[in-house]
Amino acid sequence: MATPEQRRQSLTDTRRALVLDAAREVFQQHGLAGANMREIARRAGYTPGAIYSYFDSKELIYGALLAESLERLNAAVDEAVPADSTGTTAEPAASPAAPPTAAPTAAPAAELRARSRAWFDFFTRNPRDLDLGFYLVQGLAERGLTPELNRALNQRLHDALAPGEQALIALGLGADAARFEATALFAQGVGLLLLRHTGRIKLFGQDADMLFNHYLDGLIARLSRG
Amino acid sequence: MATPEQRRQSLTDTRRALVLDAAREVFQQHGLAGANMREIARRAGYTPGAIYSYFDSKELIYGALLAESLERLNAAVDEAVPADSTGTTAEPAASPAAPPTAAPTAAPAAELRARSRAWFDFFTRNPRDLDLGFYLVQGLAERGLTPELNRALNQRLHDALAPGEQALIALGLGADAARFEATALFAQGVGLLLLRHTGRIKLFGQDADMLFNHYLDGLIARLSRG
Amino acid sequence: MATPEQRRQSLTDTRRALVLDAAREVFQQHGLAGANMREIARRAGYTPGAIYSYFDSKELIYGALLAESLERLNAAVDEAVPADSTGTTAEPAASPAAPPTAAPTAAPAAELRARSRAWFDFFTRNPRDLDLGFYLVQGLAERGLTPELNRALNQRLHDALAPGEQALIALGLGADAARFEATALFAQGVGLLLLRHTGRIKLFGQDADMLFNHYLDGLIARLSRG
Amino acid sequence: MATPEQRRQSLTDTRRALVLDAAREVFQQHGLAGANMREIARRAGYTPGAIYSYFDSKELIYGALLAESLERLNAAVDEAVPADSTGTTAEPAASPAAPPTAAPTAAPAAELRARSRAWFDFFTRNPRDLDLGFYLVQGLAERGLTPELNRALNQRLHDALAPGEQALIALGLGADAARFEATALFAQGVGLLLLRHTGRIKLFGQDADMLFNHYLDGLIARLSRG
DNA sequence: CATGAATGAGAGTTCATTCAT
DNA sequence: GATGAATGAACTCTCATTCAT
Repeated sequence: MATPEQRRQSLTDTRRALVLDAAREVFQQHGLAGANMREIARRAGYTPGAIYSYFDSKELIYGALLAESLERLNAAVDEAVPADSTGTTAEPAASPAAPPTAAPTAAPAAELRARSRAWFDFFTRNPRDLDLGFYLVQGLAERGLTPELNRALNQRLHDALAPGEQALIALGLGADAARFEATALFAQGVGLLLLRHTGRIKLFGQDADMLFNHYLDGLIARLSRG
Repeated sequence: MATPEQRRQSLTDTRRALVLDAAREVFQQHGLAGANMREIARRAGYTPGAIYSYFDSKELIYGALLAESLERLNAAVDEAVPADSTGTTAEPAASPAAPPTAAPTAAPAAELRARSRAWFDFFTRNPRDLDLGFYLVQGLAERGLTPELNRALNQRLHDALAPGEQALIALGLGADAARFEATALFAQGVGLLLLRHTGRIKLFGQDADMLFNHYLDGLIARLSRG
Repeated sequence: MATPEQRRQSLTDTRRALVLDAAREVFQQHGLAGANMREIARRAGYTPGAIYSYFDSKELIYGALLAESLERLNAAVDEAVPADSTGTTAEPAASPAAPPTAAPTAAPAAELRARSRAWFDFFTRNPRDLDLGFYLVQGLAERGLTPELNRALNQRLHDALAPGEQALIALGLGADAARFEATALFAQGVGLLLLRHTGRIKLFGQDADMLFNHYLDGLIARLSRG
Repeated sequence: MATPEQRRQSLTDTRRALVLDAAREVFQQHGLAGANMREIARRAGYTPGAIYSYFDSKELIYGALLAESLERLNAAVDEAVPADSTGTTAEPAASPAAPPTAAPTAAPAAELRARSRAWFDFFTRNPRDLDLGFYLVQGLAERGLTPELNRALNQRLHDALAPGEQALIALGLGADAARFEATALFAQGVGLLLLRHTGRIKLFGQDADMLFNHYLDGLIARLSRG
């Protein structure tokens, strides 16, 4: 049974999500520079003033957008299942209530591969989320976001990389070494994503996916050797 | 002997450089979004209109800023000399006419290390140049910059990485493989620079320099082995 | 009964008209070159930005001004009734819903005279509308106005001259000849209006009204003769 | 023998003419709105500041342009020779020293036709001079031009129409009637030129030249009849 | 005379945000 | 909560004109 208070809150949440959806659309179509409150409001079916019932400023919208982006990123990583896994069927995507992390883990190498490709592919499919993740936060951290929100966002980014780190440990690395390699791997991916996103990778006639796979292969080979 | 015409031109160049200096300062303090013509003018000791004697638009200022940044990047790479080089003394920085590339090349591995650290350190010292190099150009290429200028800028970025690529060839790689590894190395560096620049690397308790060195060590070890 | 929506719309229309009034005043006092958005806003009791809620650009304001001017021109022509008409009293100006064209037509000659003097007098009373009608449109057609709006405006100018053309037909001319004479008459009127508006007519010690009447007399005499 | 003073004056006049030429070009290409001092200076081979040695303001340049336009107009009218004139060959245009007005006058009707078509055709060939003549002066008379200059300009416009007026007298009209008809004729021409210049004449599917000729024919017929 | 850098005022336009309704 | 008109400050850019050289 929902109290009137709860019902009201849920309604507010729904509308807030509506605004966020609109903001995401606008942002995806027009980019950071081209997005503006009027357009976000229009797309959400609201007037400009109404937006401020849900978000105190434009920057907080972007903060929320980023938070939500990180949730989707984590979902993508959580749902990632090794391709060459055993007979365990993939969990249906429709049941996010049952966290995939509870599933029996695949071979560590396949696990590392799958989890890493998950975030890499997520940003490949959603380049605007890359913008959000890296461009926006710099400026926001200074003025727009509260320290708590900033910390929470960082935590969720960290979460998205944790499964890969766990797999590295399962592959025999110590905690520090695993953290070290996970960071290096993340840097490699981020660099490749950026080079592709900015069109710079064409300059070198290379393919970001291939390079990322190659890095993964090398890493796994190194670990199984040593 | 300078003709009056030359004297005038030199004066103009100086003032243009003044504007560019101001623009760089503003950009460094306020970032891309916060920079504006009034502020650039104020900082340069001009009224807003005066700026347009030197640059036809705001975007062209950024284009010039980027061009100049790439020149400094190339200079840094060109001047890079292997630390563990033989007795050859470093060329004085004041003689850019004698390109360091003419000097007897050090051991390829040291050469690769020096050239790579050169651009990595350049961006470490000048993080805003990283912004310029990767973020800015996207928007500029669409409207503000001429295709020729865009191409020239890309070329200069490419130039900065060429010495490293040459060293990879000297280490025994074929042209294609060298290009492949050079790109991967660049991606690694860019990723690390970005993670540091956005403060994300603290999240993992890692040090960008150490990670970059480690990547280089691994690369060199791999090449000398295979 | 007005719905809230209608009430709001009516309010918006009123305010839009307010801006248009202000624009007309500014334009009348300062002419085309001297008019600017800040002054229009000031005169309308708004801040500059507010104007853009009602008109997307300065040129569209002028377009609206012109459209409205042409409506007033047409109203003036429609209301024109032959002075030496029969006992039918002039319709009250307040009933534009009952178009005067439905009224029993006077003698064609009187009709021609009345309709022609109507537009001539309109521009005599409103010389700035002459500027709008002839000078402004050139520049607007190039950039500011949409082709459709331009066409609509032309149509309304044409409408204002149609009654005179009809009277010419009633006077015995064929369609082509009527069009020809209507154009010549319009040119005569426009020329006189301009000579007066620019003060050039004083140069010749002549009176524009007298000349226009004389032209009309000559035309009618010619037609009744032939 | 020219005194140094005269030589200097002549040099100044030459350079002044150079500026005026440049201004005319710019004005013809870009119109009133698009013309600016920098461009005029550039085209004259000067820097902006230098222009002010010859003209105290931009508006005075336009005043001079208008004066010069009126001279060309008068020259065109003076050189006009009846097409159906007797055996007298047309004076070579290259000898402006021998004023065509000294030539034996043709039949008055042909004279009227030739002189009238002269100014009509002049503005047909030089539509920008029409702009100058009618648009510019309004604003200039208020602020930019001295009353003396304004009076002189008016006189020259008057001069251009005088031959036509004389022909009307030769056709039997009294001084007042001639002045009356000359003004009406000028109004007709001006109206047609404007309708053509603004593209409005297309609206009526008419041809300005044909209408002007028709008016002339009618006028002459009327005079020879009465 | 000529330079050309610089001014200073102003142009049109945009937009996050506020607030009376 | 929602409206949407309005603010106010900012934006980039233009240009006639001035003046030290």
